[in-house]
Amino acid sequence: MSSMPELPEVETVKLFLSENIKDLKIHSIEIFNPKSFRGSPDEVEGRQVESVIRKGKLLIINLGNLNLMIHLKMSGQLIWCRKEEKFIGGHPTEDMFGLLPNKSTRVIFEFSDGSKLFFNDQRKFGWIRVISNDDLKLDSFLNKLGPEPLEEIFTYQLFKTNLLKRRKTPIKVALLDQEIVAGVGNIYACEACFLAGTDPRKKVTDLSDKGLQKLFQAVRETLNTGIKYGGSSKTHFVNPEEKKGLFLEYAYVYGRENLPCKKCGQPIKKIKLGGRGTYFCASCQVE
DNA sequence: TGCCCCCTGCAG
DNA sequence: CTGCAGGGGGCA
Repeated sequence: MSSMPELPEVETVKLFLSENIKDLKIHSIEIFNPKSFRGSPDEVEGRQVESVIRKGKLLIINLGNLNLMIHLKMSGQLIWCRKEEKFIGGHPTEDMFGLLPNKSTRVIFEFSDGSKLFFNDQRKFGWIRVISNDDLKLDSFLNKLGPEPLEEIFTYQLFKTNLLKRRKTPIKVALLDQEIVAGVGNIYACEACFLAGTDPRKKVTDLSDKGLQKLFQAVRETLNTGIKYGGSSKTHFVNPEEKKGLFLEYAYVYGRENLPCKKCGQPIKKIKLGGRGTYFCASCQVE
């Protein structure tokens, strides 16, 4: 099982796939859950993978004039496998250790070299969509995405300007807004606030310029650290080789309710902000 | 800007 | 049993 959420996890998958499935030809597609795949499989069968890119939490596999747009939402995973012995036939209703497909397999891509890409998604929130290059340019979800936080376009000025569109929103909730910055989700928003010493409950307009600058750096730092450790595996994220990400072992606050703060020793608190679990240290995060 | 919803499974 | 989980769309 695995799940697939924020920028570092999607980046981890992107890095692996661009290394391993580039130039492979899609031989066939098997769909177990129709809602997980929008578009006609016929259109993409026979096409070759030209490139794999990431935009925020979106993964885009380019097949020439067409693309596979993939959002893994809360529980999606992409597993690539060329070992025949891992495959079993049919669609099992029970997980069999180490074998694919499993109970949560929704779509299987088979490449002409015999390797397979499994789209597993326990909660069925994720989707794969076939989209042409022209439609990709017009896609509203893509066009609404804010700046990529690890690229040059993401400047402090832009960060601040975008944040100020949500003046009265708690800062941690604002960080989750994909129109402000692309790719930050619940784990890394909590971590960024900790690194910057920011109280996640504070409204955007109540932060000082200095505090916002620290947060700007903290967002990039925590995302880079996430990528460095191959993402977070809270319950089940794995990369396409089914290896877990190690980031949460190094996390300061996320998932650490009541455990001592790694900086000051005070117990980490858990509250709810914007409907999402939020972890923070009340004595370190006061700015 | 704040709920409810899409689902499944697991911990308490 | 209830509540909760890396996301985000649609609806007041």
